[in-house]
Amino acid sequence: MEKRRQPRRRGVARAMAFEACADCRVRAKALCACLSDLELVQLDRISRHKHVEGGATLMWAGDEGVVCGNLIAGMLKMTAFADDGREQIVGLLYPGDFIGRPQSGELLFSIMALTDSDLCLFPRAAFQTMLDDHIAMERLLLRRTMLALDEARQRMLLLGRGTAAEKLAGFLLEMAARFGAVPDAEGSVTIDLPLSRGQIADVLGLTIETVSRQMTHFRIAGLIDLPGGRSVTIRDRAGLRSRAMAG
Amino acid sequence: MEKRRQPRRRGVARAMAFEACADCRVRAKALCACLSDLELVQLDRISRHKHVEGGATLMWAGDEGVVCGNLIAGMLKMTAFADDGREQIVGLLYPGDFIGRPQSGELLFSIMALTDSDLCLFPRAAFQTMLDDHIAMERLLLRRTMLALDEARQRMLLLGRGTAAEKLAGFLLEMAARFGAVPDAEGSVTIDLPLSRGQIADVLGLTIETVSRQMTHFRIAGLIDLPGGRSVTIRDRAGLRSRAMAG
DNA sequence: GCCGGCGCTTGATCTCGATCAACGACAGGC
DNA sequence: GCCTGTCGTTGATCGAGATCAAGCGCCGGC
Repeated sequence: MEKRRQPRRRGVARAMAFEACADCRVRAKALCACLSDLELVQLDRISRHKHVEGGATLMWAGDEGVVCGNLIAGMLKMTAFADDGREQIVGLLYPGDFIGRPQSGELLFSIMALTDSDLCLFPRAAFQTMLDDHIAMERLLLRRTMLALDEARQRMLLLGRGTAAEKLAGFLLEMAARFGAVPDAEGSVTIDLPLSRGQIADVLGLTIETVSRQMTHFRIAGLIDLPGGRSVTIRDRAGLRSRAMAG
Repeated sequence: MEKRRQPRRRGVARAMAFEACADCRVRAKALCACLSDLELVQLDRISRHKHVEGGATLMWAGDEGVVCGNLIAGMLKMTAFADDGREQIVGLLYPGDFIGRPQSGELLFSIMALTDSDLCLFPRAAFQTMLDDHIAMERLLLRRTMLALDEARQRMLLLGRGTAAEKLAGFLLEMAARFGAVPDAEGSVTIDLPLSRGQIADVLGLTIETVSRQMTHFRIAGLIDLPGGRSVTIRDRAGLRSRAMAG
């Protein structure tokens, strides 16, 4: 019903590419969850949809962050770089997650699409105004930021003190939880990882080779199967859990 | 000269135990910075001062977080534990920093005093109400939480990808920046670390021995002096910086 | 079909930091 | 004074994971 209000960069076809806010796929998960349908219209007015292909970089560390927004579909990574090229993925973003700093400034981390992704972006200043007018949304953003902080700190324990096996086991369980398909007859779950081995290594603070070897170890131990490509079948979730770090 | 003003927990003396909010030592740095003198009175009404000795634990991971507040003086650490006892310090808290989660729930990290510390605590629910009524304070809290998140992520790069030397050099520079006394005639700065070698190791994801050895290396390289105790004199800040990770 | 490139795996070796162990410096108790 | 415990330093050795190197499977281009 709000179709005509859809942001459009060119052509009518694009108007069909995304649902209106009211039937947005992440309506219930994103920040917007706390807005009434009426308020949504207001938000809609300043929003702009964007599609990025897997591999494309959305924002570069060092740039001025002029937009923020919600991830609607797909998966993004946030990466910190050392000046000699070493990198560490400091966060993974899933549909419904909020992106950017409404309040300020220079970006510290680059954001890149792991898979084809759809975003709903707002000019920073306009969104800040929106937050000012909708305390509930600001409150929700605060709560989420605190959750993200807790998560980051939990990951510091893993990065600082975890073994390679613990890191990978934890990662696989997280992926399984995120993409949890229904288990098959034997209780196995197959997931198609959106990350390459190198990217997994960058999440876990390991090297490609170590990730690959640990995968093999888990396979030989009967915990997982590696049917090919980036697929992983989790055959023994309890076994994996016992190898993950219990924080 | 302020000896008599030492904290006490009940009775009339308590009113005298700490300065009034208006001349609080962290008045300009803490969350309260955004409140008017009038609003401060309101906040004062729900606040409770507390003194903790160095080494004491303020909150345990797993507990219900029933208070939050500001650190007035001293230094605290936040620690994440693995169930087998491994630990990782996930954050250091300085005067003016905010402690706790106004919104919710079970604490994920333990908070322990590194030095004798003074706090200004609020019952969680009352503080939440206060936030509701003072949007500016909530906004400031949001901004700070985001800064803390950026900091945590930056530290993930160091933990995941940094060498022992990079970790320690970065740590010493951070300490120097925090406790930056005026340089002496030769441009050296001496700081008295509030952390033991073991605690430094827990911040950096290293062992005591590695921290100690790196200290010795830096000393032999002429970057620092170790006059004894927990003192460190930084003789060559540029040299240290060149060994720290440039993010 | 063949070729070239990329991502993944596997093997061999190396190295940094962990681990194990001993010892010295210092503080508190008595 | 002596004993004991804690903290920090240093040395010897070990080992997990990094690094170096080779090869395989797969896909797209032509």
